[in-house]
Parts: sequence; structure tokens; C-alpha cells
Amino acid sequence: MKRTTLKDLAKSLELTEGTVSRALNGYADISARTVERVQQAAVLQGYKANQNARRLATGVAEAVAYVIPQNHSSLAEPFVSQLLRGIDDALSRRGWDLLVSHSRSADDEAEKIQRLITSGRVSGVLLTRPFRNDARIKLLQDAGFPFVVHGRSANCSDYAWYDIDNKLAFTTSVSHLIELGHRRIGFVGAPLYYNFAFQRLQGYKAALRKSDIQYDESIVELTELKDDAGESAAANQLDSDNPPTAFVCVSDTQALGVLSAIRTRRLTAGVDVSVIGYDGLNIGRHTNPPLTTMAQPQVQSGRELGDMLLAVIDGDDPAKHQVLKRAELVLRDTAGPVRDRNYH
Amino acid sequence: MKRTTLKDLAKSLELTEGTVSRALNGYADISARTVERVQQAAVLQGYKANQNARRLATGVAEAVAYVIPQNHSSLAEPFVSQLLRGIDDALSRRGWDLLVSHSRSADDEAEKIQRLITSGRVSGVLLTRPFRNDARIKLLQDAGFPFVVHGRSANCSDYAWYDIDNKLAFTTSVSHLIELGHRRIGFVGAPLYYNFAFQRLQGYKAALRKSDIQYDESIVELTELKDDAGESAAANQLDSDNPPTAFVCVSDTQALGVLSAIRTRRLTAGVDVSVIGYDGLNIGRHTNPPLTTMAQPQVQSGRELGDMLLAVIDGDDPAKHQVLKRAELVLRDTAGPVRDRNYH
DNA sequence: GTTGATCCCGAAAGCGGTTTCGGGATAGCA
DNA sequence: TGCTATCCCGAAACCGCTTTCGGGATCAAC
Repeated sequence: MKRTTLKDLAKSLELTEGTVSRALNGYADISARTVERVQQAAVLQGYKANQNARRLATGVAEAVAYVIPQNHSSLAEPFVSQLLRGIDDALSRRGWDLLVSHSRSADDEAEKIQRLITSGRVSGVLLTRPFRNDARIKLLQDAGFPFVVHGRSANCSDYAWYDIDNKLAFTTSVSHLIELGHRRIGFVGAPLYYNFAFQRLQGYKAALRKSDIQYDESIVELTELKDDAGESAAANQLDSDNPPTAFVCVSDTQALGVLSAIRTRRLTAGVDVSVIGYDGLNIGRHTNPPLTTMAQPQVQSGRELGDMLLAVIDGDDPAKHQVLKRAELVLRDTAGPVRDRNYH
Repeated sequence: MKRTTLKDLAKSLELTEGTVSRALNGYADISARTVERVQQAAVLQGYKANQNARRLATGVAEAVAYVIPQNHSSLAEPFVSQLLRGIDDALSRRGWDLLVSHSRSADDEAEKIQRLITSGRVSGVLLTRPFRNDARIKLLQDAGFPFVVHGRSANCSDYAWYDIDNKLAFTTSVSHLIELGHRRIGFVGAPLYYNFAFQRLQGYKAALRKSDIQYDESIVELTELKDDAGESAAANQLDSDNPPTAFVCVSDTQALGVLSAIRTRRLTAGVDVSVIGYDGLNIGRHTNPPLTTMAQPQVQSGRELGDMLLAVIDGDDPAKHQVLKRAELVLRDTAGPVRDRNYH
């Protein structure tokens, strides 16, 4: 089954290829009657432009890549999936493609990006989960290649990004716990080279400071973003001499682990120990008890990210596209008032 | 920053473009010495072939599309995400791209596929969650376009697919419950136009038959694949006069809902009511109690799917690529022996 | 009936590679 | 030395579409 090509179409219309092309692409120098004829013939014969040829000729790839970070826990993946949907929404309005690229390591990722931008396969790149000081961003900036970051690095003044106010989110959740009477609040975090982890820790500290609570490093755990990291982190804390009465976690994934640790010790989350997660995954509605968390709308984020990237590709000043959203506290059942007696 | 093109490279080597191209692509008619020179110069000057030009010239897209079905619950998405990773693994060994395409409806999906295959953007397509009688498959077959299906439709003899033995999986899980003494087992399913749902129901029926248990349609609920479908389905059943003592669910998503319904009624899963899910999502390890389920390895599946598709694209007979895996019963805590007394 | 302006379309040159074809140079052998 | 076989590479067509440029028709105006 041969595809109908532009030449076929032109021949059948007794026009030249160039004319047909212009007719299809809305050039002004084609008479309305001809445009009409061409369009009809096109749908009739099922003509679709060969993307590769078109891309070669125009020089625009009409596609962007989403680079999926190497180590992400499987539980965080609904996140990714919804984001993809949002991005695709934005892109498909223009008929652009979304291609995903996974990486095995940070180096691998840099190399993949390098190849993406030099191979001409995409006209823009979407990054996630940037480091405080991120080589990928530098790479893209130096290359002058369009990109937008989901999240932001330490100095983020001159590129496009879309982020949640991580610091604010954590002062919010920690303050909430403090209002519930907690004064010993554990922090289950991630490596601080992730800027989001750093920012969230700052938010945590700020909330403590505001209430004159001494920052205690011994109840701050920084774990990898792996599936069961939260559980062991919480286990350490809970089994210590002076366990926290509450935890804030940088992800719902971690929070689930914390809940497991709590349950294992025959304690009840929200009663004996409070927990607040982060991400607002739907899973949290089904945990027992349902997880209090900080939510951010993923599909919507994806859509906005996609639109931003398109704008940047169109030549907008990246620095003009920086949006900071705020996460929302979703009250469910794992954050309750502090208990007076130690539960040991 | 201009990319270095083949012409640049050729000029700098005082060779012709054709020669350089052949040297790079391993043609035999180029002397070893020249090949060496060319390769060195290529890496030195950071030459990467323009994919669009290459694709146009060769006629192969070096990319495949994964079409994500319209309605999938957010909880099922870890599934998708891991699969993508696996597929990407397989593809990237050849340097191929993976692009994802979402759809809003079945029609939309057919149209997207049509566009994918006529636009020359991809050289193969990956389908999931086929219907018993699937128009998309017919479309691809008629077009003679390479594809492989994750799952399979009712008559699946002449295309490539990768599936779990759904029927077997469900006879396994139901039999397990029967061995635990259950005889009234609810089925929380999905619309039967999904072949996997149909097959799983068949497995359910087969297991009942084997133990001479009468099939009772009133405890079979077929819900949409939405987030909270499981909960309401189970609610109906649990509040009825003659509630099941156990449930099997076609997905972990549903199972989570069922667990919620059970919990809401102050019953304990695995004690008062048993539940077995399907998918083996990691989430299940963190539910309370941890969810017994049927597992299938996703990343691995993705990899195999990717390899299969590549093989088919290479011209292998699709019918030669049909693999049927079996799911594994993951014993956790939600399936326990039946209680004698009715819990009402 | 010329002249200009306007409207449409044809012609042709790319875009950056791949691949076939053919022949010059070198080597092998008589 | 002369003749064929082999080895490499140059030349050129082509993939399918875009886009610039220029000019033939058409039409209004003088």
C-alpha cells in the first residue's frame, strides 16, 4: 500500500507540487477556488504529508522530548504518566509529537540530551527534577536549545520553568502539624542535590523557626528516591529514644513507607503518629488511614508545561515564562493532634 | 550554533558526501583507513546525522509509537510508566525513538493511528488493552503496518501479541480462594468488550465450575476502568442480603476500592472478607493490609514488546511472535480463610 | 490599445542525507 | 610490458516537501 504523495496529488489535480503545497499550507497567493479543490482532493485521496520530508524542508522537528529521570520510584510514576498526558494535550493541538527518553544515569542523561539536540529529532526538551546545580540545564543553555524545566535549579533566572513553591508547601504542612500541637516533627527527605528536596527542607526549617522550635538534625532523614526508602527512614526514627510525633515527607511514596513502618509497630497513623505526604497522588485516598498530603494538579501542569515549551520554541523569551504554583493541603486522616503520653 | 553537516565533514576530509556516508554506515567498499579517518573526524567535529534527512532518504522512521488508551485510571499508570521504560530500553539499543500518543476516545484513537501510519513518523505501533473485536487491529492489518499488541483480541492468530494468560490467572486466584473455603466469591470486572476482562471472567467461571459452584450473576460487577469504580462495586455487594465472602478484581485499582469499601464497613480485609487483586503494583505492598494479587513483570514485558516490534518491523512473520506469559500469585494478607459466621 | 498593477501559478533550488553505478588506480599474473 | 581483476571512491539521482522567484494572464484604468 503506497502512500499518496504530494506528487500524486499534484498530478491528479494537474497542478504543480509547489502549488499544492502552498495551497495546503495556507499561503495567500493561491486562489480560494484552488485551495478548495486541493483540500478536497487531499482528504479524498487520504493525503498526509510525510513528516520526515516536511521536517527536513522546514527545519522544524515538530516534536519535543520528555526526559524521564533515571531513578524514580515506581510509586511516583502516576505522576509522570499524568504529566505526559497533559503535555501531549498541549502538543497535539498543534499536531506535534511527544517522545520520551529514559536514562540510566546522570551522565547517560546528559548524553541523551546532547544527541537529541544535535540529531534534529526534536525542537525542544522538557526536563524534570533538576539538581540544585544542573549540568543538563547548562548544556541546553549553552547550546541555545529551547527547553523548559519542571522544577528549577538554584539560579533559575534566565530560563523557563514551572514549579511549585516547595518552601511554602512545607512551611504550610509543618505549620499545620505545629498547630496540632506537634513539636517534634521528623523530615523524610531526598538527597539535597535535588533542588526540590533542598527547598522543602528549607520550608521545614522556616516553619520550625517561626515557632521557635530547635532544628534537630537527628530527625531529618535524607533517603534515595526508591520504593522502600520511606519505610526504613521512619523505622529508624520510630525506634529511637526520642521519636518524633509526626513526619513530613517529600513524597507520597515516602509517606506510604512511613505508614507501613507505623503500622508494623502497631501504631495508628493520625492518632499515635501523624504523617503528611507530598504529591497528592490518588493512592493516598486508599491508604489506611487516608493520607494527608500536599497536592498539585498533574495533568494541568503537563498542559502548561507543554504550552510553555511551545512558546519558547516560537521564540518567546524564556525568562518570561516562569510560573510558580502553590500546593494545596489535602486534609485526610493521617495528621491528627499530638498525643500527650509517649506511646512507648 | 550550526550543526556540522555531512557536507562539512566531507569537505574537511576532502572526500565526497557519499563516501563519508558509506564510511559511517559500514559499507564494505570503503578502505579501513578511510573509515578510521572519517570516524575520528566525525566524533571530533561532533557530527550527528540529521535524523529527518536520514529517515527521508532511507524511508525508515526509526521510531515507534505507543498508543495510550483513553480511559485508564490513574492508579493503573505505574503500569504504563514501567512498560514505557521497558520499551524504551529495547528501542534505545538501536537508537530508535519512542513516542507516546494519548487518545480521548476510541474513534480518536483510530484516527491517531491512521495518521501515525500515513505520516511516516513511525515504523511500528504498539497497542494495548485491545477489545475482543478491535477496529484498530483491523486497521493496522489492512494497512499492512507493523504492530504488536499488548494483550490480544478474540481472534489473534495472525498478528504479534504479548499477553498474560488471563484465564489461567483467574482460575488460579479463584481456586486459591476456594481452597481457603470461600464459595461465594464476587467478581469485580471491567466491560467485557475488553478481551482481558472477558478472559478473566472466563477464568473465574472455570474455577467455579471445577468446584461445582454455581455461577451467580448477581455477584459479578462490571465497572468502568475508573478510579473509584471498585469501591462502589464492592459497596453494592457488601450491603446486599447475601454478600460474598471474597472478591477477585481485574485490577489492583479495583482492589484498592474494594479495600476501601471493606474498611468503611468496619470489616477487615483478609479476615472478614478476602480480596485478590491483579497487576502486582507496588502500591499493594503498602495497603493495609497488604494486597494479595496476581503479578506480572512490567519492565520486562516492555522490553519484550519492544523487541518483538522491532523483529516484526524487520520483516519477521508476526504470527511467529506470540508469547503467552503466566501471572504469579503474590501472597500477601488480604486473602484469608473464610469465616464461618456471617459478619452482618 | 498600451500600460501597470494584481493575481495565480510553474519552475527550480534546496533541506541533508543514502545508495546505485561506473570508472580510475592499483595490484596480480602471464 | 600488457591485460584483467579488485579495491576505492566520485558523481549523480533520489527521498518528499517547502519556499523563493519570476513571469504569464487577467483586469482596470488611461
